[in-house]
Amino acid sequence: MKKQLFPEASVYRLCLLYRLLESIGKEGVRNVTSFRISELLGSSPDSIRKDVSFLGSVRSGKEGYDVSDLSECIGRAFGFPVTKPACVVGLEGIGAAFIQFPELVPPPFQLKAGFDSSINRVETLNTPIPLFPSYQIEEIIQREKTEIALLTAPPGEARKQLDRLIAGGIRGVINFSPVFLQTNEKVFIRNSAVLEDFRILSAHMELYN
Amino acid sequence: MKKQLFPEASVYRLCLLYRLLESIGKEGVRNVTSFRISELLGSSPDSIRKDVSFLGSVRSGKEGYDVSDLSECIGRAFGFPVTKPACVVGLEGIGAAFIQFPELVPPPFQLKAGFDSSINRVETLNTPIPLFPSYQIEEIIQREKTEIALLTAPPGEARKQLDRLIAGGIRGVINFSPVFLQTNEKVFIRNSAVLEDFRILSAHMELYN
DNA sequence: CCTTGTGAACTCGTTCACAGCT
DNA sequence: AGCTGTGAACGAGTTCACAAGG
Repeated sequence: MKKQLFPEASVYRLCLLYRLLESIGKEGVRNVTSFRISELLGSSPDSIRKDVSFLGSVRSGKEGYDVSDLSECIGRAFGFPVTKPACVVGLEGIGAAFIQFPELVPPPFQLKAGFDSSINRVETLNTPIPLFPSYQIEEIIQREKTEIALLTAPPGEARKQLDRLIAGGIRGVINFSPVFLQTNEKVFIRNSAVLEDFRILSAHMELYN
Repeated sequence: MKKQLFPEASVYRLCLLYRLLESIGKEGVRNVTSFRISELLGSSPDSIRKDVSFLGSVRSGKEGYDVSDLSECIGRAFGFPVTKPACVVGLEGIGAAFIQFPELVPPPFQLKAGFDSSINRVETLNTPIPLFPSYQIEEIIQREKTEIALLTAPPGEARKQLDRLIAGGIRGVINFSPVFLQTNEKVFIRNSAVLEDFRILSAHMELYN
């Protein structure tokens, strides 16, 4: 893997910041200080300033950063302006949620297809996005030039579906299945742990009270 | 806040480990080494051993840890054996997903109610969990002794709904809304960023390729 | 003046290396 | 013999403190 330009933690915060800027931009806010950002995002102003400095020069004055310029700089650095076709693999649980509420998936990603190994589920689910049986993964994602997949298949299946995605030329995978996945192919895998949020919160409640 | 017994990062990994142990335990696996765990979870064996050491003494031998004992120790430390009533506030987007697929929410949490400020949505959504208008939050969560809420209300509303939850005596909140929430009341707030996973993955794809 | 930008100090977490169990 | 448990070394990330700029 190539040398890291942005620290991991900065990428994370800048993604949160990007969303924040979209939101306050729509409200008509033009400028925002690192201190104000820290109130809204919960990180220190120092971290925010350091993160922004990785972007290079962002328009700022004594009113703070220029909202639209900062937003553009983040977008440019991270490739957000380019829409990216996406698909969902596994239509139980959280996969079903994403395929039935495609607006959950934020721009620039666009859901193009859903896959499941149960033909019955493929045929009976009623969704705004077309569904296919899993054996068609390779074919369909090549046709749609799909770059990103949400993998929500159960543990036993996850590996097989990942291989199909790789065969079809996927570039990135968000893994919502509870097993850690890795590969030596040139594919980016992000292991998400949404469902763990519940237990992590519970652990905190137990530990500090 | 009380002194921290477990490092933040260890709590996170132990929650992942807990799920892993449930899963391999069902398959009949009795022992697991820190090295094997590291393969399945993607953290180093050293970190895993250090995490486990915070639990106190766990039964282990030259085959590694005893799966069921390790699982019990984590559960005991984090309060997992006790079922906890939960609710969803905000029935658009990810809130709708959770209320329509309550099995997404892992044990020991049990969804008891959903709330939305749109009466229309409350009346028309078809869900396995009872729905109520938001002004009843305080009343219902007191009645159901609800400890945890999933807050998915839009940014402008999130604060108001949080105040209602606090008035009703909520103990923990998972905040899925894109604004950071905090309070000086004795309530645990975990700011989740599932939807940011997409952009974080995209950023990685852009930065290192 | 109130802001950003940034080296330096510090804190937290990870990795290393090996002693101690079973 | 193979594993866990853990102080010590290391590295990443955060906070501090102050210089510089609109």
